[in-house]
Amino acid sequence: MLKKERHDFVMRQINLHNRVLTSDLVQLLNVSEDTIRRDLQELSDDNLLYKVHGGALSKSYHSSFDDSTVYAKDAKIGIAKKALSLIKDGMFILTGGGTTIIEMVKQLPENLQATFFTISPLVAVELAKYPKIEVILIGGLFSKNSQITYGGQVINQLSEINVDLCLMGVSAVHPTDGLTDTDWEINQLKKTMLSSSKKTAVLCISEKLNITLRLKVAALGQISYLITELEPNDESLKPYQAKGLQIL
Amino acid sequence: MLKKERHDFVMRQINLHNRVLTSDLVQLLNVSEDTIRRDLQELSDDNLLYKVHGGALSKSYHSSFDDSTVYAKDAKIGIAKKALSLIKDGMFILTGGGTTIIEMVKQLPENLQATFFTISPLVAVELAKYPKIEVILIGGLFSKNSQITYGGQVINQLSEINVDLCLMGVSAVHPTDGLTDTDWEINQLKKTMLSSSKKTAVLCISEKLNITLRLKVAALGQISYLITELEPNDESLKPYQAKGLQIL
DNA sequence: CGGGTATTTGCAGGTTTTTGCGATAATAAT
DNA sequence: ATTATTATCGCAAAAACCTGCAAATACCCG
Repeated sequence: MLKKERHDFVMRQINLHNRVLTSDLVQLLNVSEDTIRRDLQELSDDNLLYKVHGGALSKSYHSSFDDSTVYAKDAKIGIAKKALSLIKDGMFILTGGGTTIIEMVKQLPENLQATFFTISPLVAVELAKYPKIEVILIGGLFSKNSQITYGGQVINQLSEINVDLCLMGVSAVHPTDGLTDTDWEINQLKKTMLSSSKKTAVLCISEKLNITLRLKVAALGQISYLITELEPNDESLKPYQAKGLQIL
Repeated sequence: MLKKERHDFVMRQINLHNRVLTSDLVQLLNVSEDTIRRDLQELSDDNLLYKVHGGALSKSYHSSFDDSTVYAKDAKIGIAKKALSLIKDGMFILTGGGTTIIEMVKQLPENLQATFFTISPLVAVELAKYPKIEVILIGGLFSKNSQITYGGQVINQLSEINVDLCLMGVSAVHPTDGLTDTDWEINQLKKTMLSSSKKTAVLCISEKLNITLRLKVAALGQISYLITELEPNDESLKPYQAKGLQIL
């Protein structure tokens, strides 16, 4: 591989992941550490990246990350990290949209080999950054509010698949009322997602606990895992644990 | 072998593989390294390729989708502005992916009322910002390279629609060979897109003119508009105009 | 046709670039 | 404080490059 090609590769990685590890590059590009270090040094000299111990960071990383407006971002990152433990090589996974899911995708292990179905274009774009992940984007009407596809066509396609795990965010969870939501279409969608997967993990920040909305999505018995930013032994999670949910 | 033949050979290799090694060329063309180097030097002087230590790279090959590093961004914005004139209220429009299309979407009139079908998640997300535009994202396998959906499912869905206008980028255009490409799947996709729309506009920067690749996508007669960053009366566009294409 | 000119090509040589290795220093982790 | 990881430096071999030169070929024009 030509030096310029390596440089391009590194810059692509940096632009995609905002970071890059020396050790990863050694593996991916099949050259010695010294070569990678010299590459990073040169790119750094050209002001294209920010070299640090262990690898390099994107120049724009800090600015673009700091002024992010994601609500309760830290909590969501915590949730995301817990969700990772459910994901193993070779799995077929279905995901919804939402910032929590996107945070999770950003933290997947670099070499995860898996097949993802998703109704979120943003999730698809993030997933596409992983070399060994196959991505299938379920198409249909595109919702401006939730930035996911929905409608009959999506439901049709979802009903044809059967995956190991479904990861979804929710609007409300309640110990006896289960999952509830306010939008009819999204509701139908989530029902279908549930029935298309062997196990389901619900990702939600604690403020959505113990709330009931108008439309019923599913009973707690239909889901397997509940992932919040709280400690698993937190008092407010006890009622859910009693219902048989596994708390992460 | 004549020098011009070698040059053509090199350029074909470059267009095909986006790269070429000096050592490979020595073997393939049976000439000395010096000759190859001189060839590459001359082609580089003519701005046809990008010479590097060990070989040469394609000029246009920058597959990064990061906003800040879009290749030839100004030209693409110019193309985008011209394409706008084809779009009217109430239309049903099908778009492909690519940075040029995204630039165009960013410049749509704020209150445009239209229905867009697209195979590009990034285009869908951009389109969703317009209140009066309805967006249908065609789903299927997601291509990491081109950031679009493709494959049988996409083709099936495309074959069910019939829109007023199709906007697509291309890899190569030639006055007699028409549109050509290198990837089989993308090829099938583009053919289907063409047959799903009454009129088709091809968006391409001028350096893709007069190039022929391996796989035929369509004859010039199948498309309606050709949009480049050049003035419509530019000399290099004459052959296309002669074929009946409307130049913007 | 023939002599002069220009182009092309390969070679010899010396120069530069690239790369990996070993030894040593710096930095993070425990 | 000790250990493990990561960086740095100098070096040497290999590869790629450049320059000038000369032979071969093609070209031009009287």
